[in-house]
Amino acid sequence: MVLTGVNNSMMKKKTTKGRKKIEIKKIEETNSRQVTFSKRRTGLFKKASELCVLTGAQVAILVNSPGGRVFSFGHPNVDALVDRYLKSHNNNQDPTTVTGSSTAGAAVAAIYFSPPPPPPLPLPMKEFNQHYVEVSRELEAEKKRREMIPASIRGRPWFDEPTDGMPAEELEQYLWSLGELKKKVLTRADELVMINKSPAIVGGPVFEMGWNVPANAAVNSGFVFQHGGEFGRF
Amino acid sequence: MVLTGVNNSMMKKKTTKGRKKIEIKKIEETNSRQVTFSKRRTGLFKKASELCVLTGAQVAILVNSPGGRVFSFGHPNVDALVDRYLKSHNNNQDPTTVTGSSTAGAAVAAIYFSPPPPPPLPLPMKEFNQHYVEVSRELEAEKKRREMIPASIRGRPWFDEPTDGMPAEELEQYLWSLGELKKKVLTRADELVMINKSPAIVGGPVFEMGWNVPANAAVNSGFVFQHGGEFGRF
DNA sequence: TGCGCCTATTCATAGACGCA
DNA sequence: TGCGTCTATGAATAGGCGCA
Repeated sequence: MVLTGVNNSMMKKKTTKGRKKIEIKKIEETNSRQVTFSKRRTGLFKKASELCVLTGAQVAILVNSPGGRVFSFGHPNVDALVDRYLKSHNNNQDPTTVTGSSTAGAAVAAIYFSPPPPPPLPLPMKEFNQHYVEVSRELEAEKKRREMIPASIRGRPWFDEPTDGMPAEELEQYLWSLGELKKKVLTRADELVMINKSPAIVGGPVFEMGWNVPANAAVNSGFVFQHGGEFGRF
Repeated sequence: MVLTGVNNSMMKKKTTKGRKKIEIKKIEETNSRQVTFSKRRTGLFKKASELCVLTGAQVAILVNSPGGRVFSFGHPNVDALVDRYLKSHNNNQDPTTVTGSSTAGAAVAAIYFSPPPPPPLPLPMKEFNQHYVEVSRELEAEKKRREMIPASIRGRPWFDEPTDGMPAEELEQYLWSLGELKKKVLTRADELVMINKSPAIVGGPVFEMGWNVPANAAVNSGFVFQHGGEFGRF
C-alpha cells in the first residue's frame, strides 16, 4: 500500500499474481507437475516434521515421485516405523499379500495399530460384544446407506456376509475395523476420485530425507536429504 | 459463511480469536497436544492425498501418535510403498515391480527390531468399554461425513467401472487389512490403558516415545540443511 | 471428556523470474 | 533445465464453544 520509494519508476508490473486456486486433479503439464511435486513434497515433509516436534509423534513418509524416484522422510527414521509396520503385519504370515497386487483403484490403506509388540490376546470381553453388536447394526445400516451412494462400491462381498459365520469376537473386531476402514474410505473418497489409475510402481533412484534427532548432545536438528543417482525417467 | 447457530447477529463477543502463531516445539499440555496431533495428522494426510492426485505420486505415511497409536495412509496402499522402499534398500528379493536401482546412499539397514520391547499389558475391560464409546462416536461422525460425499463420488472413474471387475486380489487385500486391523484393535485397547495410566511420556525428552532406534541407522550423504535456528534447541 | 464446528490468522504455495 | 526467490492469495489451523 505504501508507496515505497515513490520513485515508481514505472511501478513494477505485478509479475506475480500471487497464489491462485487450483483444482485437485492430476496436473497434465509435465513441467508444472514436476514443480508442484517438488514444492508440495517439501511442504508435506515440513508438515510432518512439525507434527513430530509438536506432538512428539513419529512419522515416516515414503513418496514415489511421478518421475519414478523415491523420497522418504522419517523421524526418528523411516526404517523404525516401517519395521514396526511390517512386524505388526507379519504376525500372521503372508507378508506379500499386497505386493504388487492390482490396486487398480484401490487406494485405501488405513490401519491402526499399537506400538507395543503385538501381544496376542484372548477375547474375554464377551459382554462388550453386545455393545458392539449394537453398533454393528448401526454400522450395517450405515454401510448400506453408503453403498447406495457409489454404485460400484455396493455389494462388497466381505462387507455383506462375513458377520454370519463369524464368531462374536471377530465380529466385534471387524466392526471396529470396518468403522475405521470405512471412515478412511469415505474420507479419502474425494481425493481418490481423480486418481483413476495407478501407474505401476516403477523403479528408480531413491531420495531420502531423514530427520535427525539430537540423541544426546545439543546438536541442532537438521534435515538430511539423500538422493541417489540419476533421473528416473518415466 | 452464513450465520449458523445463534443467529444473534447483533454483537457477539468474539469468542474466537482466530488462529494464533505457535512455536514449533513440543506441546507440553497433553490435551492440546492430542488435539493438535489429531488436526495436523488429518491435514498431513490430506496434503499427501493432494500430492498424489496432483502429481500422480504414490505416498505412504506411517504415523505413531503421541498416544501410541499408529495411523497410516497410503496410495495406492502402504504396503506397496513399504515394500518398494525396503527393496530399494535391500536389493534382496524382488518379487514384483521395481527394477530400478536405488542409487541412493541408502545402504541403510533394512529391518531391525525395535530395541526395547514394551512389556505386554493386561486388558482392562473398562478401557475397552470406553473404546466402544469412541467407536460409537466415530460412527456418528461417519454418518455426517457420508452425507458430504455423495455428490463428489459420482463420476468417479475408478469407482464407476471396477466393482464388477474388481480384482479378487484387491478385495483380498482389504480383507487382509481388516484381519490385521482386527488384531490391532485389541492391542490398541491394551495400549490405551497404558496411556491413561502412565502419562509419563509427557515429561520425557522431546522425541522419545519410549523406544529409540540405533542412532546411526540411516542416511547421510547428500546435502544437509542445518537448522540452526533459534528454536532448534531442546 | 472428547470431538466436530466456527472464525480470525498464520502458513503454504501457484505463478513468474532470476541464477547456475 | 532445475531450483531458489518473491508476491498475493488460497488453505490450514489454534483457540473456543457446544454437544453427546
